[in-house]
Amino acid sequence: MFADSENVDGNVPVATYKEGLPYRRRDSGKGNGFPRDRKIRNLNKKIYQSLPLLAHPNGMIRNLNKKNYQSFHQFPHPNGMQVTDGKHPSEQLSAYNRLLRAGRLTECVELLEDMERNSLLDMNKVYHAKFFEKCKSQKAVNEAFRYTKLIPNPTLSTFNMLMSVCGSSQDSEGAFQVLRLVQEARFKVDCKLYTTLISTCAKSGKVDLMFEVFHEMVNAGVEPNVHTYGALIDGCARAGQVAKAFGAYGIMRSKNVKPDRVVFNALITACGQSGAVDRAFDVLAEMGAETQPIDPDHITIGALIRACANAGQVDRAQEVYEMIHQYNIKGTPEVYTIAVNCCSGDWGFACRVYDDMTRKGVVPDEMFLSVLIDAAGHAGKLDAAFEILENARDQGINIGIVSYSSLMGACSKAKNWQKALDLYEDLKSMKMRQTVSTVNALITALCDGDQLQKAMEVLSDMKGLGLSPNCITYSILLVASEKKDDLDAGLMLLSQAKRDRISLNLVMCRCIIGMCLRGFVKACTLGEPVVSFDSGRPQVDNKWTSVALMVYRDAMVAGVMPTMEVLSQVLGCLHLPYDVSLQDKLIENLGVSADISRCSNLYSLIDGFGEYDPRAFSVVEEAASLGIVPCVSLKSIPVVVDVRNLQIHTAEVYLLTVLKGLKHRLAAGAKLPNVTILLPLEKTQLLSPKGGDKTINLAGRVSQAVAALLRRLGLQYQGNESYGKIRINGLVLRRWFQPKLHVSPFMGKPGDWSSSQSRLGKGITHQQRDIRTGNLSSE
DNA sequence: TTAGGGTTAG
Repeated sequence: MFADSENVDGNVPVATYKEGLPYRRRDSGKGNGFPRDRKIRNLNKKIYQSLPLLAHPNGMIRNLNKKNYQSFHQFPHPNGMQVTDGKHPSEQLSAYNRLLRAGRLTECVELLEDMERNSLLDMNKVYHAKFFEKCKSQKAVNEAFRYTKLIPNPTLSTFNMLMSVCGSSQDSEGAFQVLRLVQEARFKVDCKLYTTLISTCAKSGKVDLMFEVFHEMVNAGVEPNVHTYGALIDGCARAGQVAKAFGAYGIMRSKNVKPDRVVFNALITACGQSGAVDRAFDVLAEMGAETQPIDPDHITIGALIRACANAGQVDRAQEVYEMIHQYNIKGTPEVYTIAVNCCSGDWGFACRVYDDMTRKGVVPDEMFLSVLIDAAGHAGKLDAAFEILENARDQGINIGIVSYSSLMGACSKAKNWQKALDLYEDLKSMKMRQTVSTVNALITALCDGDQLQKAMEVLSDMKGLGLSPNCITYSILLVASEKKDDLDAGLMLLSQAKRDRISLNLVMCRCIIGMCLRGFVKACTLGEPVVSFDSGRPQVDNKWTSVALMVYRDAMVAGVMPTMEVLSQVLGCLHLPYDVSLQDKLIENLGVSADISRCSNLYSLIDGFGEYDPRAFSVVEEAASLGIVPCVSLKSIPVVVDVRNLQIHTAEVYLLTVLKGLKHRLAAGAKLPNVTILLPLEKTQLLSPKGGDKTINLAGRVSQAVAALLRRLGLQYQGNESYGKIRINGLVLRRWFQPKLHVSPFMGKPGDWSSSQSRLGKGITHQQRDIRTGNLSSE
């Protein structure tokens, strides 16, 4: 029963107030890490805004500088033990206040609890609101509950503040826990408490629960006010439920509660979120049409800009931004951040926004700088990006990893790996705690700059920086290794990723399988042995095929849906090489002696028809069951095999799978239908000598491959592949499946089928085990 | 000693 051990204030795990469920800080989430992510930025903002003095649990100082280091040592030990030892309560309370100012909430609570154990605590001497305020800014629900427990006679306002902490932390469970505590203490739940509860549900995305609370409130005879409706509409807005938002607004109007700017702003946000830009402007008009007109504020402007930008109306967003001047709004960094971010393709506009802000004396915060640097990066203005940061630093603005991460992203976008590497070294020497996304941006820059070796060095550096590479790190590196066709590097990355418990994604899977296919094709071309007969049956057996199949399997297990491209590549790795001696060996392996010169179509007897490893069928059948390739009905007349949207290997195996199915139907005594194969066509324009263009159809690569396959198999077809459709006659097919064998006298009489049939029969039994009924053939 | 609103890429 411990709270998140990596709390923002970097403290030791603590027991929770609530029994059973541990409270977790909501802002320490995991992100995808490329090039930055919201959660990390939020976390960083919290860290830099509220906690200038950070100590890591292991005693390392996170935000390293001398001043911080000194102040760290002014504080008592995190375990709080030596604080109480023989010290006067007033001294302990001033220690408490110092800790509170530093935002070290867990230690604050521990100190108070320690005093309580020693019967030295008088909670009347502690200012409650300040503690709850800090809890709100740090989303420290757990500490807030523990603190409340120390108050001997909590009032309704105490619970209101506690509830408010839950609200800011989006902890609806905690909020309902507070409600229970209030009821247990026999207080009457007031409007403020209900409103905060509604707001908590709103922030946690629980719209239905929110309305339940609202109705309960009304039923309990508590009158909702403008704050309550504000929270309600906000909840609808966050959930993108415009209709409900206006519904709540309607109730509010019908109860004669006068809407204020907060309510209108929430309505505009709701419209913007669901793409209803015009309606957002209607709300703006409504604000001005009130008996006492309400001017827009910076939040209105921000919401309107976002509404426009969400709908792709960048020009309109820029017009809205100008309203800042019209209404003489000074604004806060947030609204300027929205403006730059929503129009980040327009570097000139971003610069104007930055100027306006500077002129109005609004100090940019880290988030704004980060977005501005992004915009510079998008515009390819790498020097400008560095300048922005230098200027900010000169102005004494606290710059953290969020902005530096954007700068790294800008280096990466500008494909300037040297600058990226310099920045990385600078960050290391500044002892700036880097994030995975920063390093991912560096690795991207290095890979783009064809510096795979350096990128791999950075990867091995990461662990030393206390960073765990994520799936994006490995994806970037694998893409680079594929670009260089460096399978060894790829396999090394793959095994390292496995060790790091990074599950395969499509990018990683595609890169490895792509390299495997290239390696396999090359080996086939060079005549290297890639097939073994060890199991008695021909099997494509080599390292490339094994790795490709393994990665394909692993990806499926990890829940990755393979694409047609990946499927085709895997099948490519199961393709038997065109090699006369191999073909002879395949026939020989059948164990029938036949006059090959008279009978060229023995391929129908071989598993995989001498073209593919039989495992290819299972792969395609599985792909059909997953909907990656369409299913074929073997019962329709004619059987239609549509390979128009398939790649070469897939098209080939797909067709062979149908043939295999029909072979089994024939063995079961069915009459074979005709088979129609639909082939893709490529149109090309011919200049006719008489003038005017003429469009003709050409057989594409897939069509040619399919036709060539049928010719190799000795299976006759009608029609021409350049018409997009060919046909195999059912009778022809039957004869092909039942070749007349000239069997050697040692094996039986000529024309005697028994031995080869029994062999064939065994083969079929074996194959039938692999077949999933209802997959490819929807019988 | 108490309540409602915003900011980040691909």
